[in-house]
Amino acid sequence: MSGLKETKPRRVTAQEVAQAAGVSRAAVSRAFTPGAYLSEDKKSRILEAAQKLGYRPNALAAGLQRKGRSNLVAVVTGDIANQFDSEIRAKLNRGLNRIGKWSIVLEGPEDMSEEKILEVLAYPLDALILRGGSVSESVAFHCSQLNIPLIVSGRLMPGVDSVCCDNRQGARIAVDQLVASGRRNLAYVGGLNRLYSARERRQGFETALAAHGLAAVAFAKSDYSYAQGYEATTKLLAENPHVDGVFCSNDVVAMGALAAAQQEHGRQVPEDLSIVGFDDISMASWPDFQLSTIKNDMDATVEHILRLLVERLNDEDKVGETVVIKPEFVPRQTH
Amino acid sequence: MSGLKETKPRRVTAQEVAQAAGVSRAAVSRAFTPGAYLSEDKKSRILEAAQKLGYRPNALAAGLQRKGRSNLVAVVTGDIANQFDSEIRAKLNRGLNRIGKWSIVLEGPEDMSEEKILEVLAYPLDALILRGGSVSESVAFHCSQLNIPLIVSGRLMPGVDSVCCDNRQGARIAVDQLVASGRRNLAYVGGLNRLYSARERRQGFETALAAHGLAAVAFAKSDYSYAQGYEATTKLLAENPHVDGVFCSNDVVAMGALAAAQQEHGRQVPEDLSIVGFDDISMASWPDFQLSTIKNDMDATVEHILRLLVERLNDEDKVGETVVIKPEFVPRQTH
DNA sequence: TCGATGTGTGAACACGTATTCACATAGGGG
DNA sequence: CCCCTATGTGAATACGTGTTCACACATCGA
Repeated sequence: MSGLKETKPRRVTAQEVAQAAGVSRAAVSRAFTPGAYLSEDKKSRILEAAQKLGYRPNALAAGLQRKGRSNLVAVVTGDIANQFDSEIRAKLNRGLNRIGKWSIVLEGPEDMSEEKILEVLAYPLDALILRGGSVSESVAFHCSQLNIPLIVSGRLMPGVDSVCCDNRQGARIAVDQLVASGRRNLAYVGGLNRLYSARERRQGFETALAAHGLAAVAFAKSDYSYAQGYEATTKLLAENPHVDGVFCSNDVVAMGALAAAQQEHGRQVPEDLSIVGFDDISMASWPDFQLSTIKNDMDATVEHILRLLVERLNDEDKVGETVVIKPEFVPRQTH
Repeated sequence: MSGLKETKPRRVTAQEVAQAAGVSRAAVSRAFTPGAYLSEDKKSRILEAAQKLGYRPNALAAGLQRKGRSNLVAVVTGDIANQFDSEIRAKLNRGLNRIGKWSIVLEGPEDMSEEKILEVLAYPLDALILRGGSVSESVAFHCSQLNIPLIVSGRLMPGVDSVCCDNRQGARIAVDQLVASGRRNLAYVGGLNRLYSARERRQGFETALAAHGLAAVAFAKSDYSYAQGYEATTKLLAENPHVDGVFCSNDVVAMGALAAAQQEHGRQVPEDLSIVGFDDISMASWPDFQLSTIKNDMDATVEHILRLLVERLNDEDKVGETVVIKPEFVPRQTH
């Protein structure tokens, strides 16, 4: 009978704090703005009232201001199955937090249609970071239309801030290492063809082989996963028993290849067969694997992404910069 | 000389679309609101103009409305070193996207001071999800003060929506399995004591042993990482050579233990020594490990978290619910 | 004393949207 | 013709904040 329908309890607002402290609403705002004119006693009185009421400035409303920033950054990345993506995303996340940004994480790829990416552009993001290379160019178009800075990593996009490992040189280093120790019958276990990195590494592999006057014995495909690395290598070695060196498109595939070579074919690694991966994820150094690999420097990549982001926020009209990360060989027990 | 200082280009606004289409600003808003009164031709004219100008409703401004939601959910989780946290966070992320929410990811713990968590409460979040159990109760207090729904997983919090595996029963199942196959000299390699799950698993281990009239031979500590699992087990077996079964606080630790047992002590697993992990992360089924473990059902956990979230958003005053996930034994090659 | 400078303060506005309100128009039944 | 309902529509408002504007007041140098 009595009107029980109550309104949803709202968040405490600056107006209420002002009322409680007996000051104007503007004063409350100033109390939370460093460097604003406000007498010391009034400020402490306001902060005390805010504390008591549990007030906290609403970041959404603040982000709506003329020169306000939302401090939100969307990070689009690949699947968890790819340990490298997972590790670098975590590092990037911490870095963003360190500079006062919050990351909205979109990870796919199966559920990550391009449409889903465009949906997140409804938020006035400080930036969109594309990690990994399977998304189309139209995302870049919509970003520029909405004045949302775009930073790409894992591939190069002309005119756009990009940070990317030199995949071809990485492949060349791997081939040089393999050839230098006498391997002549080399095979490649690749990744998904739609991925920029997988394509580049394959091309670098072929080019480097040709420079030595060699040709690849075989190519196998995978999806950058352990399971398919295992399966592909099992088949590869069955059909090409004379292969003495395998270059894998990433570390997880290389781990699958290692297990397949040892367990399915009884091969001795590295005496009998060399295996080289790509990325140098943290698991590569585990005693189980001791994987020789090409280091794809995550810390340097994250560092440069953050630098480009900060510089872009300071200068909207800066010309797009491209950063190439140099890969290097990490010798362990599989070569 | 000529005033070159241009204003920062803004995002296209509904006002500009209205002007371009020759309608009122309200009409533009209605064009993007399903079920609002708007003639068909006017709607299509507006959508066309919006398309041309690259307009997209600003989610921040929309979230500021009286009954609006930000559709932002903060997810606080543990370190990447913990594969389980990493995998379940990814699944949770996809689930949230599926129901139209965006996740702001905070992952620690080293950089993840409690203060940092409180900072993100500046946003009017639809909910805060705490995954993993190292954060204090004061976060819950601030959430309730700000009317931000809280969902906890990985630990139980009275009166708060919680989803958690029955860690003690999981440990009991592991002990029962080990004892049933004749193991009598059991040891435990634990995790960080500040983690709820690690404490519960240890207590479950002791209780279950006592129920069999046994006592633990030894306890070793780790930080839930592979490296410390390896190191702790190396030392453990050196000091207690008669140990014939090791229960590990999680799978990554168990993998470290497995490598240590085989490589440092030449033990045959499982003939000579049984090893049981906890969580059943995806790597546990890799041929390298074939780890026998206790399944900590991620899909069920995520499912329940999402359900609790939806129900909470529909009914602010619903009483806090607790969901306990049943663990089960997954036999593989290490026991 | 006067003007200039520096400090403190509240009123007002802008940000971009969804929604309410008031009003128009049209159509149908009496 | 009039009343009533259904359907469109624009003006106005609320959302919560940071910041500008105008003004008051005190201090200081001349």
